[in-house]
Amino acid sequence: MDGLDKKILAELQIDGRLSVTDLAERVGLSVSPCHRRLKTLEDSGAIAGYKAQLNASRIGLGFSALVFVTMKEGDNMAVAKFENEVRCIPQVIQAQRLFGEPDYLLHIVEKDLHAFQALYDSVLSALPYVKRLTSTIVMKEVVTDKPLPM
Amino acid sequence: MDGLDKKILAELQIDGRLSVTDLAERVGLSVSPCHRRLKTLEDSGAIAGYKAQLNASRIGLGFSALVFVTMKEGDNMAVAKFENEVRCIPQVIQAQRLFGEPDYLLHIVEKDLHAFQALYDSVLSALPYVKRLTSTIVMKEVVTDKPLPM
DNA sequence: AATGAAATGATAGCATT
DNA sequence: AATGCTATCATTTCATT
Repeated sequence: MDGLDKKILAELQIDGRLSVTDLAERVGLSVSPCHRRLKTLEDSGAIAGYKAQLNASRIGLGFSALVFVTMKEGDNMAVAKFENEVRCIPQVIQAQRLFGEPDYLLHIVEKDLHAFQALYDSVLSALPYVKRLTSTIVMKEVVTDKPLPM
Repeated sequence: MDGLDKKILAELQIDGRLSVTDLAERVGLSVSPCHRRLKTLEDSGAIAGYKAQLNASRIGLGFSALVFVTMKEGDNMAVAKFENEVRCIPQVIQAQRLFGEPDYLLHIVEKDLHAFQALYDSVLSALPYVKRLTSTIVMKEVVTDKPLPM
C-alpha cells in the first residue's frame, strides 16, 4: 500500500461512485493501472464494499438513541447468542462490544420516541442474558461517516 | 416516495456502485425511469452521497475507543466552538450530542493504544469547555454500517 | 410516468514498453 | 508496473406511448 493506493482510498471515501476514469485523473494515473490498483484493493479486503449514505430523517427515521447493555454471568455461548440476536434487529444500525461494563453499546434508529419505546419494551428488553439496559437519546449527529484518517 | 424508491434505496445501501442497468433490473424497472428516480432521490437529499467502506484495521487503524464528554457551564458559543473543534480531529469518525450528561459521545479510531493515549493527552484533553472525559475501549465491532430499516 | 433507441462516455482485457 | 488501444457495456438524453 503506497501513496497512490491511499489517494485512491481517500477519493473513494469522499465519492464512492467515482468512475475509474475520474479516479485515475484525480490520483494522477492513467485508467488501466488505476483500475488494476482498485481491483487489488477490493480483492484484498481493504475496500469492504460501497454504500449509499442515506439521510435517516428524510426516510422517516428521525429518532436516534444509544442503549448500553450490561450482561449477566452466562454460559460460554452467552456472548455469541446475544450478538446474533442483536444482529437480527433492523433498528440496531451499530453495535460494539466494550471492555468492562457496560458490555455493549447499541446505536438505534427509529421513527420517533413512541416507536423506540415499543422497540425497547418488546425487543430490547427481551434480549437474552441481559442484566441491565440504560438508554440515552441522541440530540444531534455532529459528525457522521467521516472518512478514515490516512 | 413509493415502494420502488424504497427498493432503490435498499439496493444502493447494499451495493453503492451498482450500475443503473443492474439497479433497474433488481427493482423491476427499465433503465430510464430508474435513472430518473435515482436522480430525484439524489437531488432531494434522501441519498446524501456514496462512500467506499474501508476495513479500518487493514489500513493500520486497529484501535477504537469511545470518549464521553461532560461540558462545563459555558457561554452561548460553547457548543458551537466545541463542535467545530471536534469536527477538525481526523481520528473522531463519529460524534453525537446527547440529552443529559454526558453531553457528547465521540467515536475515535487510532493505530493502537499508544497513539490513542497521545491523542487523548494532547488533543482531546485540550478541547474547550470540557469538564470531564471518560473513555472506554471498543473490544469488537459487532454491527457496523447496517442498512437503515425501511 | 414508463419505455425504447441512440449518441456519448466508461470499463476491462490485452498487447506493448 | 504503467501505458495505450479496442471491443464491450453503461449512462444519459430525447422522442414515443
